[in-house]
Amino acid sequence: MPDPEALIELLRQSGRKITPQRRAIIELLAHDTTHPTAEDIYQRAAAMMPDMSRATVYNTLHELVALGGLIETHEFSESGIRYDTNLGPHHHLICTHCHALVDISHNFAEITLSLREASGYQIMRHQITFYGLCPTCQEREKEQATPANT
Amino acid sequence: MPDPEALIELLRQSGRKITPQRRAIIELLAHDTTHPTAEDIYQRAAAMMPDMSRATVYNTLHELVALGGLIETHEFSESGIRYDTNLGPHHHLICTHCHALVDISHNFAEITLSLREASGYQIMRHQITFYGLCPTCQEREKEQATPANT
DNA sequence: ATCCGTGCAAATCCTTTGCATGCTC
DNA sequence: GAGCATGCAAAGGATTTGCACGGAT
Repeated sequence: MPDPEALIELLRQSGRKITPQRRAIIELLAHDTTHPTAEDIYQRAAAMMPDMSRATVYNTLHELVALGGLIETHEFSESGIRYDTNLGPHHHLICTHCHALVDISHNFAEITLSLREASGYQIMRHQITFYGLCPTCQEREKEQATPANT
Repeated sequence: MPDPEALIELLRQSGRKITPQRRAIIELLAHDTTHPTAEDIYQRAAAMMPDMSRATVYNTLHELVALGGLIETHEFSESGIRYDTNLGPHHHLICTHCHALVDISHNFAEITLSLREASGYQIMRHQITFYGLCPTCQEREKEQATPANT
């Protein structure tokens, strides 16, 4: 949950104009930790600014990504690319059922590849994705659990 | 690079029919470690079987995924979902420039989350993605590197 | 006043679906 | 011979693009 002002400032410093639409989108992003898709953001923005357009949402998201103020993640992008406002190095925990996504900020320092394993790549960073069932989906599964001997 | 026969057998055992199209697709998959997209596979399959249809490729890929003979990965899916025939637990090393993808089979056993970090999730597995520049793209970057004092 | 950003709509890309024919079992 | 799989074409969802108007600087 970064400061919305930081993102505004990022746009301003790159010479872009600060429009009400951009403010609204940034405001939404800053208060969202669910890693929403472009469509999610559009829906919520359109609720406050009825003639918000998808093109504007996509434009703004792309600009923020280009400026490094926002990260795209393709993980479990079954309903499109998801956006992450957590810029620091962190990991993800995803529910394999409902695709809820939680940030993990644990630093696993010991993760490195040998030269051979890196096969010539110059490695910049790594990210771990944990897959599991979220509490809600665990409940759901328990209810549906039918004994083997039906 | 699994045995194509294993995948054929998987289809057979699940009561599916073994058609020339499916054989061709499986053959391609078995000899590919580049994690191709559905379109990649379609292109190559169509080269050998001119009236191969995309629907057949998508069908076959989905069946193999459902049967556990193939894994879908959404990482860097800028050009669509990529398919992975490496079924064992493994990690990925991706070139951030050209999106080449290499499998890493190092086992980082020590990676676990505390109960609190897991925030109620029942964790099943994890996968690490390393981001870096592949040797080819390192070269390309070196060539383009213009001294600051131009 | 200038020019960028917006909204709209059409276009594009990837993937899915419906249906009649053909091939595997 | 029965039924699933195929190929085709059209539909669908997400994202991109072109263009004229309007607003931020």
